[in-house]
Amino acid sequence: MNSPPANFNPHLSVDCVIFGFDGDNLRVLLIKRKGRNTGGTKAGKYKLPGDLIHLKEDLEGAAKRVLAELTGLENIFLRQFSVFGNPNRTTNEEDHAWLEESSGIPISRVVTTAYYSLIRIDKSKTENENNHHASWHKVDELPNLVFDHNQIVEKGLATLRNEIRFEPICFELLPGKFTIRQIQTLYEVIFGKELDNRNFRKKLLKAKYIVPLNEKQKGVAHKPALYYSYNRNKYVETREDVLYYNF
Amino acid sequence: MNSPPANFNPHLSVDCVIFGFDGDNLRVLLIKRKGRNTGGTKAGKYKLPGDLIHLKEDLEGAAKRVLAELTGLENIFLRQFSVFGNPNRTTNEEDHAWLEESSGIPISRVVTTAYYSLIRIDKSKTENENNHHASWHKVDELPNLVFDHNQIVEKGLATLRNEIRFEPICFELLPGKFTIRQIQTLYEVIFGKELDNRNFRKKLLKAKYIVPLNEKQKGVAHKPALYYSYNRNKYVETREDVLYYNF
DNA sequence: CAAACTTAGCGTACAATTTACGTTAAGTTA
DNA sequence: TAACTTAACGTAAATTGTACGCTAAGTTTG
Repeated sequence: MNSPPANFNPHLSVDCVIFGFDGDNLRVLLIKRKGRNTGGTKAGKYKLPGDLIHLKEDLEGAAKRVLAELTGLENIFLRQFSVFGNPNRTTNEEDHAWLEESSGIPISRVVTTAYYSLIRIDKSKTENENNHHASWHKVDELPNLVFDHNQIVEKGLATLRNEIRFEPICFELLPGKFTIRQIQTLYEVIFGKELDNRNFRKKLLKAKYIVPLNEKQKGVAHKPALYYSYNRNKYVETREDVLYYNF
Repeated sequence: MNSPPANFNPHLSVDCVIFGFDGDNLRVLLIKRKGRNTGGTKAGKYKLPGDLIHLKEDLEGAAKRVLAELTGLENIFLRQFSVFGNPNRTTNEEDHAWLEESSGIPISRVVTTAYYSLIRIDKSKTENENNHHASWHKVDELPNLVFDHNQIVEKGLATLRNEIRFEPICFELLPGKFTIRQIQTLYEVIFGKELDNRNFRKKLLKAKYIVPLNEKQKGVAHKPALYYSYNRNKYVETREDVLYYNF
């Protein structure tokens, strides 16, 4: 942060839709806008974490930089999903003024590359140990965001919904040890649909990379569930790519 | 084409991976590079169709413009699939020189938004009626392309392979009337795998949007196949989104 | 301390789909 | 006319999905 303006490419940015799961809701990490150097006179509106790109910086590198600055985490699940480059996307007057003020450069059209990211809410240091004014918002109760950021979240969510169906990325959102029910709840909130727990469990436990631990839940007001963990190596080994297709 | 340099944003471009199916092979439309105004001194290497973006132009609009100029077609299947923005992607000396020569502007890093497109080879006017030096190349026998264009094709192909599994986009590559065998062959070349024709047919004909015509093949040295056509409306109507997922 | 409550976790019957084939049909070519 | 080739229909077995019933193991309540 706080690099001289000349280091930035005024046409290119990255924005990150950072998803987290608090056990009940899917949430998105938003920050309160403020000026890069000044603290910002137009602070107040929420936006996605993002930044202009350094002149010699890789796009994914820029996204990683934004994530690291915000959460303190280095190895986060991160995937590019779209580009937003409509010439009018930054023409809202207030938004545009903020852009030029915070970057210190005159700016015309900004094309932003959007990434989505999955993190375990408990592991990130957001809201406690940094001063970015970051906060987690329920994905279905988002405030109005700057620019086209609501649209970006929407498309990021659609992408997540799609990709989680065939890739074991749910574990990126869950703690290292988890119960079957936690996975099911996660799927239910992402799909917006209740699933039968008996059939869900049956389907899930066929996967050999979800390994039972010797530990149970404690202090819950019902039969305690067994904890499981995800074994990435076993996933890669046992992965059989059968060719599904449908008309 | 031939617009003054100042109309272009020197940081942004689009590139199109245009797929076509000739009945036996999946092919990609490539053009021989030449200078924008001069005819080009460094012509010779193949590249994807693409261009810098006009200052006030939408990304998708730019892709459509490139496609229209090349093929003469307006309503083509077109889908954004990735951005390539590595700062080194245009640093190859020869490539970079061509870029600056053909655009007439000094250029540092170009971020390109990649689209893939599906067209019916017979319908496009390429190779015959234009002077773009465009030609169809088998997707598995591509020459070395400029910049990172081989990589772009690779990712575009991976995207097609993935998306064709659950969306009826194969019809974009086939003529208006087609046989079941043609669809199967298309799937086989895209997946790189032979499929059982009896089971393929069974699965396919469950879809009510593939409607039989009253016409058969003629002049083939075997039992002539019935022609079918694709009914987009019926697809939309009968589309039931069951929630598939897998671990 | 027993009954009520809640979620975990196993099982079962039936339906639907996939997989692996056999077989006949309808043309052209030799 | 026989051989050849792909179209098109069919069938049996295996696998997977769907819709449930039921018991287990804790905590909370009265």
